[in-house]
Amino acid sequence: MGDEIRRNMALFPIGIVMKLTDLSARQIRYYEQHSLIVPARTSGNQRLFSFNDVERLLEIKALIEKGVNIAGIKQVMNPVSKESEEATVITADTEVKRRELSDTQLHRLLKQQLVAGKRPGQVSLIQGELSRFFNNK
DNA sequence: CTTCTGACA
DNA sequence: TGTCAGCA
Repeated sequence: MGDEIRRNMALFPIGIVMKLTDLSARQIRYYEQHSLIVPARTSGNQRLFSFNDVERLLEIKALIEKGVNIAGIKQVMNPVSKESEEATVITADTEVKRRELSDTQLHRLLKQQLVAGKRPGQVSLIQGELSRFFNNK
């Protein structure tokens, strides 16, 4: 179970998550207000999302598209566990590493996330964003 | 330039 | 939900 840390490791800002999930910043923040997600914060109060957060957002999006409202989603989805909530807390140390994690390490992480058992349908959603990491620098 | 919070023609 | 303001 040492894979959990990677999924709960917060590394992307809301801008990336918007592209990843096709949700507006407004929606993402709104869902956070309703505790559907609990992204970590940087020292500058900026939100930092983990793979788990993105996955939750995709689930939320799927439910929204099915016509489910916030109240309904809260019932269907289990609340954020304390473990992942604690795990996503950003420390000054991990925050620095996030910036040094741009290239090879990030590529490996993303690759691992993709191959680490996931439905082929959902993977395609982040495919476009992945190309950004592989082409960009 | 990007993100954050609050507010509503 | 969108969108704009005024900060950081």
